[in-house]
Amino acid sequence: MHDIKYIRENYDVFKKKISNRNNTTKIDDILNIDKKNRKLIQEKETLEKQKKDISKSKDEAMFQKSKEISLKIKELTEYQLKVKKELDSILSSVPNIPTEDVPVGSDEKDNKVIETIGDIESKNFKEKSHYELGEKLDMLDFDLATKTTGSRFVFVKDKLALMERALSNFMLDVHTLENGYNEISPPLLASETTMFGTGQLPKFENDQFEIKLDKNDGRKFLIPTAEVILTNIVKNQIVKLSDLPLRFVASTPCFRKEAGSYGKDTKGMIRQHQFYKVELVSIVENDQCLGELERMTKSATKILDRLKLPYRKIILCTGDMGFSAEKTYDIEVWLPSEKKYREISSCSSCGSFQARRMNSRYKNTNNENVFTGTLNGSGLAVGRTLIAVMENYQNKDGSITIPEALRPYMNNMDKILPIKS
RNA sequence: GGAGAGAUGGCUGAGUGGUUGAAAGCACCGGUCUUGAAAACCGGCAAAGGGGCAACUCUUUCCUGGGUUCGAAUCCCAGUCUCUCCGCCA
Repeated sequence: MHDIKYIRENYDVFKKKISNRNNTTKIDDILNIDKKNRKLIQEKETLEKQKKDISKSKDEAMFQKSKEISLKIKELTEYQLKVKKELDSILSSVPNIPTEDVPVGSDEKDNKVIETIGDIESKNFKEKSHYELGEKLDMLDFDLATKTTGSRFVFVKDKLALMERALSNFMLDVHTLENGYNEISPPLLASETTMFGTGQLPKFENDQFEIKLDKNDGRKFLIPTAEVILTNIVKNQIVKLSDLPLRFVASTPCFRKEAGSYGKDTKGMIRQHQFYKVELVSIVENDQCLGELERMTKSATKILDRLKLPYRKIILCTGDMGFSAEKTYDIEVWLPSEKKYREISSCSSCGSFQARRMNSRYKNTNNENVFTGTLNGSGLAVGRTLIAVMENYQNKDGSITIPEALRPYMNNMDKILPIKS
């Protein structure tokens, strides 16, 4: 959510910067609506002052007049609220403004590679995809998921299930013990205001799974990422300056409808309705965001370094960034079967964009309440990391060598072999 | 599912119709004292929004929305949320 004052004073700059984003909200009327809103507020307040004066004077002769004023105020207020609502609905649907160093571009083709780490090993056999490997091992079962649930779900079985769990534990250990994050095991359902806070609502409702609790309770949604629930920890709160930065990590299932991507990545477990992800969230003073983004990205890449997986870091262009982000690095891991780098983490600074939606603030050294800075990043997507390990560590016979970093988490096994039948 | 209690500033917590935006305490900020710190003492300290270059000023806000009244934190109605007890349950 943007600060209307900023927009008022910097409209041309604002408009130009928003035009670089994939923005579908019309912003042309924004200044007029704002003006109208403020004019109505003034009129209303003038009347309110009159009424207040009468009440204070206790002059019975004026009591009738006061009643009349009340009616006028009521009318004006109704109209003003309608205008305000219109203004809010526009404001809450406009994406964040990119920072200066974000490359301008329209889609993923305009993202820029920043660095490439690790050597791509050329094997003397044709590498299989993770789903071929998994099905052959009888440890990834898509058909079974179709039977019990539907498409875009998967059963992970046996040693691969163990590996999935190991990855999650390994990542959590690195982030809590080495990177200074506090582990959280959060609710997997989020309320409507929580979803609004991080920007999933109102614009992206179609991507979310809504859950009906039997009371006529408020709306609830399955979290599409732990970012939602972790960031909202500071919702409606004035955080103590001495408590910042706050750093949280959680490993949770994530649920997405992926409405926009039917037909994309239909094979395998790249794009599922449900997947595990280890998520990092930082709440910082608002001038610390960009430094924290570097720190967070390093925390995420450290996992890939330890697993010895080849990856590259890219900066997303203005058109490809998420709604709430002001700057985003994607980390892409090498997948031999596709001969491509695929996204395995996305680390974003949101500046005070989410904090304004959540009303999350801290008192700065001048004792003023200011909005916090929020950041989120995957550290890492567990399902995709599993895929990356399988494909990069596969052997000719279809077995999978276990990365050394994971062995302590997998009973010191060094290889996954087909289940004996 | 049944019964009850509650929602007031960063926090704790007074306050049942007329300058109460709201006592008190804690926290925080400034000062006195001190070599320094602590303690003690003095002073300050809610937010959001509107107008103004500014000093400043106005409006709103005691969970939300209605209602009564010239006037509501305070009275009435509806709702939301939280907590406790019982039942059910991993």
